[in-house]
Amino acid sequence: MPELPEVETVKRSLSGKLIGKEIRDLEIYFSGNIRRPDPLLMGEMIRGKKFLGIDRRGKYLIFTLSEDLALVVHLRMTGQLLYVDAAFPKDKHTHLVFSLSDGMELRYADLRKFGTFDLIPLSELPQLKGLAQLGVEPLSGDFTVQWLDQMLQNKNRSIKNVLLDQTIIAGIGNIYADEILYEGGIHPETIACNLTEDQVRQLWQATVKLLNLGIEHRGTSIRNYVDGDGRQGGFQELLKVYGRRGEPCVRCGSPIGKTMVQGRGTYYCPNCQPKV
DNA sequence: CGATTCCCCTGATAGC
DNA sequence: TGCTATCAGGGGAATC
Repeated sequence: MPELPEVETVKRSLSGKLIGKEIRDLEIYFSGNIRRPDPLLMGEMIRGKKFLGIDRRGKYLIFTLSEDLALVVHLRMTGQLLYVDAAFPKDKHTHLVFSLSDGMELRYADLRKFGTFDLIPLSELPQLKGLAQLGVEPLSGDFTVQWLDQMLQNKNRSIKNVLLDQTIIAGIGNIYADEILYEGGIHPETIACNLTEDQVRQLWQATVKLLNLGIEHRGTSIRNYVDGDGRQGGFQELLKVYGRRGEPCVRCGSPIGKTMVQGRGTYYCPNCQPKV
């Protein structure tokens, strides 16, 4: 599922192709992903607009368009944005097709239909629900050991829960959370405020390392994730715990365990990530 | 404050 | 063969 490294990869794969292009038309095959405006008005509103820029914030993609518009996209579980030739056969789950001035198409496909589109005035961007509540960008200078330590002090819930909370740190999902905690040698159910100073430093390092590594490998294609060119990522080859229940830990050989945290399947090594 | 449950949705898989 | 149950989960809302 697209988390920060995957969304960043989509952004990078699309930016060179979309910027400067004009949207000539929009075809809607399924409108359920469009939150704003009314899907009936979306085509009219977006036609003739030009892509000026693409940014990522947490797991959101923000397309800046001409005439002070912003298109905010969240891929959720299975959303895909593809830049393809108009002649390329359409996937069964293609819901939106933006025809571009270069004869290509930007297509949105989403097997589970959870993704969201918001086309809004640029001025409303800072108030957009979800986006506005996002916490710190973990790959920015704001994400420091000091900040992390301070933030965790009053968190009386599991550390995995905190990592998944988008209003605290933006962009970490289930896969990277498990990999980060494994890398840091921290049990996912450890109460956040009980982490030692040493563990906080480990956690901070692991977070930065794993997210960067994920981007380097162009994301994790564990289900249907692909980038804007339809290319799969490579990070799934490097996962050490996620999806590996029962397999030997690469560090110590103990079988990887699985439990539930916050309703999410949670993988960890019971030996390398001891419960405190 | 935090934990839990439900909901949105479809496909893969297991059990009968 | 084909049916049904279960699981996967990001995020928001409702409930305890």
